[in-house]
Amino acid sequence: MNISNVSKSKLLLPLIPKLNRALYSHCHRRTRSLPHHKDKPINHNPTHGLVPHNRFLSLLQKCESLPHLKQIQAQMTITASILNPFESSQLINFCTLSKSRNLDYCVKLLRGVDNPNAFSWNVTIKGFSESPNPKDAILIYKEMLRDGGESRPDHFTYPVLIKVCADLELSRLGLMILGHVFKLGLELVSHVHNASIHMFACFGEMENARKAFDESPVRDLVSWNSLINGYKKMGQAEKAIEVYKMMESEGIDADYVTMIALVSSCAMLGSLKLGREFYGYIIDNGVRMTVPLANTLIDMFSKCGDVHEARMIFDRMEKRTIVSWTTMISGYARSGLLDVARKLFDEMQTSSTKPDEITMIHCLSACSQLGALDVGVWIHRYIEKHNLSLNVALGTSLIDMYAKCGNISEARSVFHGMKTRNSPTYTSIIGGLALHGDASAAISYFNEMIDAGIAPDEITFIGLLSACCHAGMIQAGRDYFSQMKSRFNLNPQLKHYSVMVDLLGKAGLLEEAEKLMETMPMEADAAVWGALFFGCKMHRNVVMGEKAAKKLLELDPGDSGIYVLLDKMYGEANMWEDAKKARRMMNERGVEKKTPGYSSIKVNGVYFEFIVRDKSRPESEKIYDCLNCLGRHMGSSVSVRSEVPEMRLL
DNA sequence: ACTAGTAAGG
Repeated sequence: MNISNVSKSKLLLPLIPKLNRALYSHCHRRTRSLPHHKDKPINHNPTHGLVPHNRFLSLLQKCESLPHLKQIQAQMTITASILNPFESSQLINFCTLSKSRNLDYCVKLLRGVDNPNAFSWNVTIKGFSESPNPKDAILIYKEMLRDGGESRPDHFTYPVLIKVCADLELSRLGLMILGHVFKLGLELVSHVHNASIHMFACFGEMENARKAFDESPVRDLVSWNSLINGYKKMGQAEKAIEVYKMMESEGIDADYVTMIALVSSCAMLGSLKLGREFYGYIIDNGVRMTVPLANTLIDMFSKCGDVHEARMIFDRMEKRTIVSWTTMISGYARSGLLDVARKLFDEMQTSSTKPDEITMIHCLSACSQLGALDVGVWIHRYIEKHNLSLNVALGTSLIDMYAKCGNISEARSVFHGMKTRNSPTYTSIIGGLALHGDASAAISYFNEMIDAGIAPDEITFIGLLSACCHAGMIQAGRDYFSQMKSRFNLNPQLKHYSVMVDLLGKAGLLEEAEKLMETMPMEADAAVWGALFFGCKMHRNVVMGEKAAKKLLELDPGDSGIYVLLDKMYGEANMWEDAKKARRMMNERGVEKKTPGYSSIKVNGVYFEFIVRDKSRPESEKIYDCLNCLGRHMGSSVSVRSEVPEMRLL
């Protein structure tokens, strides 16, 4: 609701202090004529008045509608009990209760009664904080500061306000409110502290969250949970688990909120072992199995590769929400069990839960990862048939699915059919075009995006730069890379460096690639060194290649790809002894050759590289699919090879 | 009366 509208209608208030008083004196005159009230003034004593005051509280508890509420209000007005800030606060409190919440009327009451107490303000603020526009809570708070009279904000006010700032990521306002906390000397209140930990975590400022935690006078379960969840939210799963160990050593028992954070951290780490440990803890200690906790467990088990365990938890659930269904379905889909996912989806139709947009987004995402175009198309039809709203997020998922499953023209047509497009929408079409080697189209969509005033982000540039990389557009790549910081104020991340090193390395500009790596503000990862190594191998720079390979082996000695590539590099440079040595090293270390995540085929002398998304299917089958696909497009004879490609056209 | 919490996308 809009607060300013309410103040405009203030004249129409059913309740203004003057009116209250007029009604009061009117009733007072009449009641005074009643003999048994003669000598006793009508006041806030519950035993006096037409209706005993404490009856209002029980009436309020039974109240079910606004008209009913107004009747009680009228009674309170007649008996003058409404003039008592405590009595009126009960009325206001009722208006904010979730079941019968009417915030418009709540504000009318708040502004209409005499001297609303801090409780009245607090419950109104709380009510707005849970409304569709939580920011209105801040407006009420400002009004409280201005018109609150003797009612000052207290330790119940601030946790709610801080949470609003946290959830809306209003960092400046949040700091301002913390300033107020200090001014009023409420900084030692544990709820305020806990809310601050949560707030800093939401801003991504974990150092400050940690500071708030360390400085907290009391560390209760909520403090620990806020910190652990903060690290988890920032993707620092190890750190979350580390903090839990500390919590454990201080003798504090985890509850289901703690477990949600920890189990979800395991999902992020892909650690089935750790996930099972926490599941065991939950069972052994009788941690309350709430629906969100069960959902988190289903997600963890299916992401860590144990869909059967996930399904067992799903089956045991007494109550399932849309999240449970969606998590289970996408769990199957992600595991490549598309038929089971589809079956569960059909079963879901018979339950009371209906798939929503987010369900479809999940299913599409699974299709993108698996390259399952047919299922993706089926989902597209389903969306159209059931009139699900094709919002930006869903449209973007469709674009992504079509692009990653190889139908870029359909991706483009979905893009053009969308009413509103945001940054991810442009990012996915640009990334899709990059994947299909259409650099000029990718660049023209990028220009369109800038013209439309939509800000690109780091991921947009990954698409843009990789488009340049695939097309060998060296200068354009350099320009966009430097524009990231200078024009768009985006800091290049590891991934951007690895694309640039890939671009420069493939062009044989190995010194430039090495120089770029020296300017990196972070430690180069395996992708960056791998890109350099690949360039070195391609351009027969054995010295630099050895250096890169050494680094790569330090990072992951079990990566068979490095030995294979070393073997090839030496072989192509006619250094047969060294090639043999590389192979021997691999055998000695017991490194097993893994199925590569890519396949390549040679068409009329040109190598095409495929990123293989479905790792559960045999290599031969995937290559066969690729061949069919290419054959349809090109009608040419193809030859297959399963090794590192020389060129990257697709 | 206030504070912590589940599914996704580039």
